[in-house]
Amino acid sequence: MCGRFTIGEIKELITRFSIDAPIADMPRPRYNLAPTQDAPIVVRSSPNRLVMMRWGLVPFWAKDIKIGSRMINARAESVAQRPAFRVSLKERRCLVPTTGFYEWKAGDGKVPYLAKVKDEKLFAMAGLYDRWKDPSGKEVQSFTIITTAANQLMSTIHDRMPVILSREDEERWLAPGPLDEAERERMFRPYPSERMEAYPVSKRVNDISNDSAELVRPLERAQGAQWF
DNA sequence: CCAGACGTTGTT
DNA sequence: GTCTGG
DNA sequence: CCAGACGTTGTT
DNA sequence: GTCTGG
Repeated sequence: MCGRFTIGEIKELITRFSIDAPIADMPRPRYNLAPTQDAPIVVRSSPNRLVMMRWGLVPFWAKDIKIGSRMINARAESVAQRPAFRVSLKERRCLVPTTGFYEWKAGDGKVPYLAKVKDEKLFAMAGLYDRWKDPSGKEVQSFTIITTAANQLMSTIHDRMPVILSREDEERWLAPGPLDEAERERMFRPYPSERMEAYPVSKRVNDISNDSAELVRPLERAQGAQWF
């Protein structure tokens, strides 16, 4: 699955994802971004726009924003059927730009591993978003990350991982209008194992500051952590 | 018909 | 809003 | 996802 | 054990 991630390389975000509209407030890097926090999200808006959204999709019909904390991921296998995601899958797809995501390896405690795409500082996870109005009428935009089966590398850590889109699929994913099932199945396949890397970064994820890149590097081999 | 859920993961 | 369960 | 709380009343 | 907040 995907329960936390990092977003650095903020300057490169704009060119990497062809952001067109001027950015009033450039996002700051986050190295330990958790559910309910705001993340920079790429949506299609002739061509692309960067919007800060809350992690955890709050469906437009929700009565309480709290429902979002249970909607941080959507299974690729069932997303088309789920009432909370169906409409967004057809009409409100987005990219979740990231420099790496965490997965926890069960065993001797739970060790957070940081997974990345080799040779790509920034990559995109497949996301859905929605707009919701709180009781005072204030609009909240929120998103979820689609998950799929783990590839060979990631399955040594956990059995699920986020859907990572190839560069070619990024524009297709953002294009308006529904995608047919064959197209979705192709895009939802686990990203190739050989193009990824993963390493443990800390004993406890909350020891990693959201604001500092300092701790987002591998633990030493001597600590007995597994390397790839 | 109304009422209540609407989600994923891991663990047992 | 829409589906499911009762 | 993890970390941390998990409760009510009355008084200041 | 389970919920809430981040």
